[in-house]
Amino acid sequence: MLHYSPMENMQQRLLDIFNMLLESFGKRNWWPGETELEIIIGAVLTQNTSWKNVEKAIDNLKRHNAMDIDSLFKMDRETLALIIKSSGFYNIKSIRLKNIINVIYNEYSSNIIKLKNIYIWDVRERLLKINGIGKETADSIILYALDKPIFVVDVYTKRFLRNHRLYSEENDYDTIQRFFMKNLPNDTYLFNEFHALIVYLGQNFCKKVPFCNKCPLNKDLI
DNA sequence: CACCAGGCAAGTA
DNA sequence: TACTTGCATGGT
Repeated sequence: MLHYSPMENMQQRLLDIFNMLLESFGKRNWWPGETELEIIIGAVLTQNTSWKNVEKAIDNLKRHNAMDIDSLFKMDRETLALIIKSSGFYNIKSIRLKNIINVIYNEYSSNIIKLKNIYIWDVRERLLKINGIGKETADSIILYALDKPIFVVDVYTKRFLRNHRLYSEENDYDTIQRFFMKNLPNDTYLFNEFHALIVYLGQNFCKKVPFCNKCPLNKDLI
């Protein structure tokens, strides 16, 4: 039976862990991507896929001069699918990219800045109505492309909470997101860096076993 | 060879 | 609501 940290200490505890991770690993400079559109496309292509494969697909889009809304809007879905082939699930992902591109083209005049001007929870609601955009993808877009303060929850986040006895990973997505956002300052930079550090921790430590002796947070573990 | 990766939606009970 | 399955390439 796991036991979790007392909630009255949670705010300081999370900040301490964040500072420890930042000091150990340094800034992660997320999201890798030159433009808002590139971040949005990367968020869709990386669904259950390693980032390495996504990078190849993004490079391929650039080689085809297709890294812009109008080109992607006009392109056949089948053509788009072949260009992003290396990212896997390329048929369904070509549909998903088309879906969000169509919304940006038709509702926001191909102008992603207009999305930035919408209230954070309203733009989240709109993104979640798009077939192929779930909570993690929507929140990644909002945080990393639209530069708005929202906490992204993924499988690494849940393992992190479990490994450090902070909160039950059995809670649903929105509940875990609220846990972070209630216990941290509402700061875009903090949410950006924290999520990236949690992913870095998960990808480089504690892969198979929950606790390895190389983990910089070991002194924080029970 | 098996297994996994920065998820999501649709189908089933 | 809770659980299962399809989607698919590329690295280890």
